[in-house]
Amino acid sequence: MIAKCSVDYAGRLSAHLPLATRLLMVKSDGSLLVHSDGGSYKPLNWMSPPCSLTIVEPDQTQADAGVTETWKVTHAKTGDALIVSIYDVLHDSAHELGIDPGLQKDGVEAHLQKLLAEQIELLGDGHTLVRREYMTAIGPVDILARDSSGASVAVELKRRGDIDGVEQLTRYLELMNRDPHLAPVSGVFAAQEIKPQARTLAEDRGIRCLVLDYDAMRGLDNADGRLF
Amino acid sequence: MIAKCSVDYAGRLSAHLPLATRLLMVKSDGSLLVHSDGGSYKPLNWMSPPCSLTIVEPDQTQADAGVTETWKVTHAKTGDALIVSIYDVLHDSAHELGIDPGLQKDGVEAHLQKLLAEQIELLGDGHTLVRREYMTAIGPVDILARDSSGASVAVELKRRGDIDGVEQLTRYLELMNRDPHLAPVSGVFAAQEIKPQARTLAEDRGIRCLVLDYDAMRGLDNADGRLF
DNA sequence: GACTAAATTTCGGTA
DNA sequence: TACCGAAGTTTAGTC
Repeated sequence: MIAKCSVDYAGRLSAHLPLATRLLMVKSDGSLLVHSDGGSYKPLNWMSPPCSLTIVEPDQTQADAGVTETWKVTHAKTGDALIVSIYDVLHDSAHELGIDPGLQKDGVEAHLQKLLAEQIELLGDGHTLVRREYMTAIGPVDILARDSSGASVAVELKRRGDIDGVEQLTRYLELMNRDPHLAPVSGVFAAQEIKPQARTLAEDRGIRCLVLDYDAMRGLDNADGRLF
Repeated sequence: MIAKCSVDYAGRLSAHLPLATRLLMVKSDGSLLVHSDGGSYKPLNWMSPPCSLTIVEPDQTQADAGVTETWKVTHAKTGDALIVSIYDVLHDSAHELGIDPGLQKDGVEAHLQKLLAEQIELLGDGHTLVRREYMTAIGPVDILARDSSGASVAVELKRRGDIDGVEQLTRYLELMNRDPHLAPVSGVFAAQEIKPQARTLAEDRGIRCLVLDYDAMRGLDNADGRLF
């Protein structure tokens, strides 16, 4: 709905929106968004679910001021209240959208893996890629490579390098080092950020740590242009 | 606009929205919001200004898949790109809203002042309110009160108690202590949080510091019910 | 203008 | 389910 309205909010703070033309969006869960024609994605004012909307007739004072209807949106738990005084409706339409399949964020780890595979020399001079998602009996190793001497290198990739990532790589390394075709296999724990505990554990087990500069890798790859 | 669409984003991360019916909102600054019929105020996907939207004809592959038009929204500075493939338009309308007067957050300081005026005994036993916004030649003192002995107490209220708040109160106190009807006037610096530097300066000048518990004061006042 | 800290944050993960 | 931390965070205030 597009309408001339003023809005009052009382909850964690008090706020007021003077009379102006705005977009009002009522979602199927009863939540309400009040948007202006600019700014970022954040609404000027809103009420999050769970909440309920009731339409009340304006009293005489409001009616004299030009209010045609009033929406009262109250939060089910906190008692926060949003009151929309509607003066003029410029547009009104309703649609059933159905549930949304949701957002798929391929983004970070998958993208890091792709970038590192393309820039495998980040592991060290003379390194070559064997393959991504190298399958083992207990799961896929993110990247398998060879160093300049031809020895196998297993890489575990994480956005944030934590202890369990080191444990995971350790399990892979144990298994792979039992395979005569692969052994000896060394390990590299690569992440945008490596926690001190994880680094200590990794180095104690002879696993090399590699901090990746995602922005620099993206810059080299010029990933932005991929959609065009 | 309400439309069946799929959306791809490439920027700081990559993300994909499968085909579904959603609400597309284009603001006057060219920014785009993709909303589902639920969740919070955050869109499923979006592009923040400054950005520009161009409509391109779908290529043959896309057209065969049912795409009627494609929107390409690119961020002016970062190069982030959002691509909306539109399959079916269920609703389309456009409106000029004009600039918005913006949100007034009366909330915190004004609300604190009201609450403290109502709960003036927080200043100490036997305190009574003289008035809020007590005018002086150099501006209004937030709260003027009297202590149990009848002496004047000037209160400066801040959300975050910083040094300039102490300076402000000091100026008021100097002026008021020259007025024989008021003198002697003592000072109270009240805030939700008082910075150590500000506390040191205030106490050095004989100004008492008072940390206010906003939530507790609201609870006593039951402010939520005020709109009803 | 750059930087810092809060937000009616929201959102995802893990314990 | 509650708590903790990141976010394509956004936004307001300060240096």
